[in-house]
Amino acid sequence: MPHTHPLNQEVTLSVIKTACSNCNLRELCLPFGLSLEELEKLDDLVSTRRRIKRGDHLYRAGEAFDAIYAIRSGFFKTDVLLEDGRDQVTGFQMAGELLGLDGISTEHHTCNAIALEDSEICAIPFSRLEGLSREIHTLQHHFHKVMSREIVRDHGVMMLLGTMRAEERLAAFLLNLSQRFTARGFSHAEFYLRMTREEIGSYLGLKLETVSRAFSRFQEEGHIAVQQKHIRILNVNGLKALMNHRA
Amino acid sequence: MPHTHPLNQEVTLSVIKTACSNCNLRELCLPFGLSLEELEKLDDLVSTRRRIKRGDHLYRAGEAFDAIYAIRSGFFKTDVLLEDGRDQVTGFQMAGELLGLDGISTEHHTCNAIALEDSEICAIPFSRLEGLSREIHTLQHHFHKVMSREIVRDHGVMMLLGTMRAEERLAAFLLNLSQRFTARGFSHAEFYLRMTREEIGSYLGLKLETVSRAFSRFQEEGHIAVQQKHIRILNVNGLKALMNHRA
DNA sequence: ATTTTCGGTTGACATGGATCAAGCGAACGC
DNA sequence: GCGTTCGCTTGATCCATGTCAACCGAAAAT
Repeated sequence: MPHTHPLNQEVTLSVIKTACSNCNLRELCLPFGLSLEELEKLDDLVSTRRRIKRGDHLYRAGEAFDAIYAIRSGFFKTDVLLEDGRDQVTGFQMAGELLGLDGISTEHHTCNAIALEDSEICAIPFSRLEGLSREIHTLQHHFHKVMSREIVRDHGVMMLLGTMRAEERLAAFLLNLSQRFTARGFSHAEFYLRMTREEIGSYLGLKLETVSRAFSRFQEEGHIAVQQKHIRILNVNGLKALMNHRA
Repeated sequence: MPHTHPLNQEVTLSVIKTACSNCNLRELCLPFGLSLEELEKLDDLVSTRRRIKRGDHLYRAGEAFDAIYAIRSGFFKTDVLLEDGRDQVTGFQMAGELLGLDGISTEHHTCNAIALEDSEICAIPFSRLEGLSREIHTLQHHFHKVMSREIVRDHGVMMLLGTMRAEERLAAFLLNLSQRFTARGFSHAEFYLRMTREEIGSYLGLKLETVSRAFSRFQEEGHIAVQQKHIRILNVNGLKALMNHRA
């Protein structure tokens, strides 16, 4: 039962042979630290790449879980929907990051993963990953680190939501994006936001108007230049100072 | 009340031989689903139990990580301290739950774990756990589920902090505690809070005054009876209704 | 037993961010 | 190319929660 997915259109869903061993994200992604020989075993496992168009779901809350996904290119958000209609964005994910870890617990996905731009993902059948990580110690350990890192990241968001004010949250958000873009070889000072003000607000526990106002304020004060989704960071230290503003 | 705790240890840190195989928490804890034979192997690994007195740290942020901890009895909080002095409680943990998963990522603990009452923990050397879980498929899978569950839990807290108002947060908190006490065989309707209003507030992103007022309000409306740390839930459905109050 | 400290409650007031509302430019469908 | 929609900005006002302060009882210290 390698990979049965309910979607039927071959337009949005094309399957391509891919290989971790020549993926330039391998040092950011699951293959980190593996030997060539080990990489080849991982290649067997990560055999399907899929394209997800902007706006499409990679998976939905409630669906059966059988694979985790590595983002090969593109940009995603995950969100959780409450019965009463409220929802919250729980994260934004970019190339090299893993999606779907939340599904291991109940064997069902607990959130929706939606592409914010046309993207490509590698599907990693989870039980085969467990099998391989029983064989390859390095892979096992790295996978544990990735899961743990997700927990630490979540604690950071809790911190942000629990103790920071609007401008601090947004400053932290921008600095975090900047740092992740840098790690992927992009400019640390200039990038396009893939998400709307409303999605940023949802993630940060703020309303879109508040996000917009904070952007404007940052611009007035010369910390950044904003034009719609185009962001230039003019004063990193200014933003950092904003973050640690209060005692 | 079913809950009594041993108050008079003369040593804060004593080491006792223990065994998962006759621990009554085994179905809530790491041993879940293991055969007798497998349990014995786990026993070899989980060889040290430690007492932690109320107020003492199990570990501190920054310390080297080499083990995770299962709570055998007692109650803990974890908190994160920011450079500027702000801190936030990131969780409350009770018997059968694991502490320290955040440390795997960087090999250093990223938060403080503090006992809220005299407690006993089992130390589980992490590299040996990885070793054993390469051998025992069931253990490996269960451990992955536990980590994933932690991620899901954190998403729930993010939801709470990002979208809920004060009374909704507190209602969710009480229902969550009640449910976890129930799972451990205690009353679902009556329990003692181990933490202060300030700690609850920190966890829920509220000030202690707001927590106190919400408790009073719940009492006025007949949902609960509060007297200091003693809580009785009089109307579970009332609390549930409070949680889904807004669209 | 007395004093001190700590945690909790309650009231009065302040404020950051939500809400409501209007308008505008960019992107998109036709 | 034109109209519609969507995302964004900005202003005015409101309100939930924070802040400040007083007080109280329980527990701890002396």
